[in-house]
Amino acid sequence: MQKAATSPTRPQGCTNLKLRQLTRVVSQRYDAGMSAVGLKTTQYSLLSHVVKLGPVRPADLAAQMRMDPSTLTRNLKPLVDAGWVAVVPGVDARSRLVCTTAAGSAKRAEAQAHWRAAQESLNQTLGLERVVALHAMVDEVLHLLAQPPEEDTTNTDEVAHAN
Amino acid sequence: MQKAATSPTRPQGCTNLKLRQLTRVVSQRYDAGMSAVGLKTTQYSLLSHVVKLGPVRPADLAAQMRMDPSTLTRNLKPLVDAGWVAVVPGVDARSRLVCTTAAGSAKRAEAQAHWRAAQESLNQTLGLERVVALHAMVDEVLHLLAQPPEEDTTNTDEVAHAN
DNA sequence: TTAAATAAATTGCATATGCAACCATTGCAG
DNA sequence: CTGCAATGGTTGCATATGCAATTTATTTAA
Repeated sequence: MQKAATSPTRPQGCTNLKLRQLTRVVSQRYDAGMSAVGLKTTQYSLLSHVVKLGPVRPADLAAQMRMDPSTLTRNLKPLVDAGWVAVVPGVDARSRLVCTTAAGSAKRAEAQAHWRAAQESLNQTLGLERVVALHAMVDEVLHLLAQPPEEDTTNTDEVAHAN
Repeated sequence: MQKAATSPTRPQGCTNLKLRQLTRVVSQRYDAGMSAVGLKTTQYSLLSHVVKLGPVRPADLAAQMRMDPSTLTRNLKPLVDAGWVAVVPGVDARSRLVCTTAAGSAKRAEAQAHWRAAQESLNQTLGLERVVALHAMVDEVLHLLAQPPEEDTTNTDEVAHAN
């Protein structure tokens, strides 16, 4: 037992793998909580963003969520099919606007309680301080890895479907 | 500007969303690096695990990688099709064993350099200390969220396709 | 005003991901 | 030996994800 457990100077293992594993585990927890309202957490996040960002162009929405536009197009489909979100013609004939329906707002409100419960549950398991530290770390890294999407001075912190 | 930038007592925003966003961004970086050898980082990780864990039962492999067995089955398919991995009959008639082929080992060796480069690049961008801290945080949380898969005292740290 | 460049979004292709249901086998009780 | 429970893995279904190529529309240059 000669290898001390002190933090190494060089990272051990693959950063990408670690993150994927963590995301899988965490997503499962959230999804378990949200299943009661028939929403994946990914869908809840997207729906929340649409609610918050009002009628918004797909490209902007995708940028805010840091996902590929093509991914956004497809991820919207289940929400549109369910009648929670509508994609209407935009100013241009080529551009569109994504907005919520009444049913969508209602669904989001209903789901929010479950999201909050999942979040609280995770906070409980991990401890608040650790979660706060994790968030800080993630935010920092995200900031370093990309210029924040359009630095929109209006409501940067409102968007992450506030808790 | 009255809201100080001190760390809040309660986490702001959705832990799951943050992690997914980070994972997407990081995966893209790794994938960009690995594309030169025609491997996704997910595939590299899987191939590496198969190399390291020798002939291994699918369920055990899935547990090690913290992924669903059904996901493993399907993620193996591209590697099998490419001839890098073989799934052979196990002791049981129902169970199997996953192992690498010669081509698989070669491919993994070839890919390793690219993986390393991607990792180094990320370290550069984020700074070593931050990456080390991130790893520590992720490991801690993973540990808290699940009993580590089979606490295999033999080679716990060898497995994460050592850098 | 007509052709070329540019912009916005979507589709084709391939993979990743997990739950629930299923099939095949084996182990065990009677 | 028969039948049922447990084990091990895979398929059905649905979604998530992104790159490259495509389609449609606008803008700009000639």
